Amino acid sequence: MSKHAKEMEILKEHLGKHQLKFTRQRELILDAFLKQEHITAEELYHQLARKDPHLGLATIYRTLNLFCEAGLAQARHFGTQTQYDNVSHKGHHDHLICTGCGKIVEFENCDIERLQEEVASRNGFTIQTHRLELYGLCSRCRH
Amino acid sequence: MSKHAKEMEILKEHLGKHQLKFTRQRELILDAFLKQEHITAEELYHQLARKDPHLGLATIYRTLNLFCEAGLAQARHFGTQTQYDNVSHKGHHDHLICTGCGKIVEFENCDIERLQEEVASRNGFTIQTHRLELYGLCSRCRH
DNA sequence: ATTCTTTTTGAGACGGGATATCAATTTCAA
DNA sequence: TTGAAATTGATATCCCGTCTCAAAAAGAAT
Repeated sequence: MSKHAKEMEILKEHLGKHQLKFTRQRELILDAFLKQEHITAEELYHQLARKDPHLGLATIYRTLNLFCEAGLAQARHFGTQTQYDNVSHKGHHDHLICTGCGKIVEFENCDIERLQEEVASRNGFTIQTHRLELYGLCSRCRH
Repeated sequence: MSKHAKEMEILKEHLGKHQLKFTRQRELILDAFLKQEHITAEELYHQLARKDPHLGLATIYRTLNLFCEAGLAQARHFGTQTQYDNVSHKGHHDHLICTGCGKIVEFENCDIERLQEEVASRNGFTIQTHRLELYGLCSRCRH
């Protein structure tokens, strides 16, 4: 029994609703993906190459996009690359992004999260996830 | 005299500090860029092609990145493309997005903005702008 | 279990956006 | 005016992500 039983269930439910099939690859990729907080398709590809050298890169991309549709992942575009965030991961973190050099600093702030909840409930929403990116200049680029 | 004198001054100051030169192209591109709220390099390229058919696409990219370093622009990655936002153009709001029906509610929250400033300065950043999106289910979709 | 339809996969081709290259040109301080 | 340093433009190149399509796998029906 996988330790990602809950997420696997979510995936299966999504597959069922859309006439999609549960495959060995999808199971494998989900298992590996859930061990990360966030990862790129390329990184995941190399990680999995050890377990299954024939897993195609295109399949990784397709599957990660599937996870996004199922609500298990969230795509984030950083410069040229795309990061896929593990939505179920507890310590959700946000990003400070330097518009000068592209440097990225991760942070967490409970107060902000709490205020987000307030805003959401005031509007009748139940938050599943969020994205917060602060754009500006880091100390080096400002000078 | 250009009506973008203030921004032109910011650019010149940045150029001076970095041993860069003030060129006809940079002036032309800044003028065109500031007329927009946000634009892609490609769009700007086509706009300017009328005024100066020999302006190269590479120059547009280089110059927009320069503007980012000067704090005049801000790059945002949307899917495959990069949008360059005109930082001097204010009027910011955040979004609550329903993952069920796609409904979008705009909101503003000063407390959150204040906390963002705190986080940024703690990391040596000067915020130009930000993006905050809350994803969840609206009251109707939850049932 | 076997058959049959539908979906998925893998390998590589492909496409678009952005950057790198480099000789010719321009800027600007001396 | 001159010359060193930066910039430009045209294009080659890179890289990420998607598309293509024949072969394989899933899973429903029998």
